[in-house]
Amino acid sequence: MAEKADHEERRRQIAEALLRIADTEGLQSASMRAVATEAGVSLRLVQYYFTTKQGLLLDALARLGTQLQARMQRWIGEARDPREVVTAILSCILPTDAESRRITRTYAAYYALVLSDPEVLERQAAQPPVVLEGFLVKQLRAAQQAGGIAPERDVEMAAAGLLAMVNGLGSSVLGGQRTGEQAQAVLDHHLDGLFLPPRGR
Amino acid sequence: MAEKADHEERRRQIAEALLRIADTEGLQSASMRAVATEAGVSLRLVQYYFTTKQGLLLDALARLGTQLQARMQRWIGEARDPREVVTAILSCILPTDAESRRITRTYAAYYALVLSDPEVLERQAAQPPVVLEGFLVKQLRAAQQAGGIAPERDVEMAAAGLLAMVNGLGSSVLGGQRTGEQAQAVLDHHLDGLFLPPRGR
DNA sequence: ACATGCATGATACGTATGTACCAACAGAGT
DNA sequence: ACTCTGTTGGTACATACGTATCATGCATGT
Repeated sequence: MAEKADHEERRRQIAEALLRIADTEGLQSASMRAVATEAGVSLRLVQYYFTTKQGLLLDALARLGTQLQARMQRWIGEARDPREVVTAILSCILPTDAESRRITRTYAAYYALVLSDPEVLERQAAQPPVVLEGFLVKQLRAAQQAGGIAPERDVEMAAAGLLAMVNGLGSSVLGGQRTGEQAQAVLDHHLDGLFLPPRGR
Repeated sequence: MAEKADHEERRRQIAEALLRIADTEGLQSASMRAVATEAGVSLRLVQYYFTTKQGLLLDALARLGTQLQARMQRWIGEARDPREVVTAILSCILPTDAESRRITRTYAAYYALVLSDPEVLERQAAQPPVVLEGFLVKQLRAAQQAGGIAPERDVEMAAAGLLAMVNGLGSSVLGGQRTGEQAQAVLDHHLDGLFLPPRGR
């Protein structure tokens, strides 16, 4: 059979074209034709690899989730102690560099879609943003048992609050109310309040 | 001249029809015709009162801001001490009752639009969500001077963090990860950490 | 060498949308 | 009483979109 082009590679190329448009102009500008042009292929090709638009949107969203996950693991990999792991988890979501700005903006573009389309909402249930909280709780608990966090602290509440805060800080950066550095400062300030100072002994 | 119908009332009627659609089906479903049908008027009327769609969108967004402001003042009015004022400011944004769910969802529907359209973003600069932070800082400072918050606390950082947290909590409720009550519990927990316990003397 | 089937291209179709245009009506000022 | 201006209705138009259809090429298995 004729396997001229790598299927998965093509799909990636097209899906990333959509993500690029969603990032820069929003999802409402991401028509099939616009995606095709952005990807440098014909409209028919987009249709061929993704029969329907919803399929393309969902596939691209899944890829975005993978990208975020990869970034997070990269950041976590550089952490040396539990506190740095927690800081990495939270900071890597903040739009402070080009990659995180792109990811955050693109997620924001999907936000309205996810809210209005129940089906997309379901498929999103297993995505990083949702699973993340449990993971963060585990890390906080580890830090607590290592003595980095006061034992009476409720780490589940802390995790929920921090994650929501990071989410909200990201929105404010995207909205132009704050710079990424300012958002980072706010986050660091709250992490200072959560973690105990290292024992000077 | 022929002033048969109250202009402002008509505009309100149409704008609120748009907000209703934005709430329930998202802004992408809010076509001029859909708004007209929802408002029970003809398409021509919508065009007459709002020449362009952008005008309608902007007007409705401004009204939404006014509604949120009114709700907040109502909530603040019931507060009896500085802590209750702060709690009111933050809690009234959380999607815990029908009205706040509606407002939050509708704002969420506008979110993508605001991000992708720089012009809308500018006009939003003087809106409640932006002005709010300064107001919250003032309230926190007042509470601090009244002895309700430890003097060494950085209230600006606290205000930024809390507002972002409430924003993020709202998103998680809308996304179905949490109930409104759970979000409220997370907020209350963090306010407990910020405010000093009342002096039992 | 050739037929098979995947891959790609060009184009058509039906629909929905924002906006514009033309017509009709009603009350107020004179 | 009449006109004039603000108001409302119906409808048309150009465009953009998602999807479907028809057609062509090209590599590969035999």
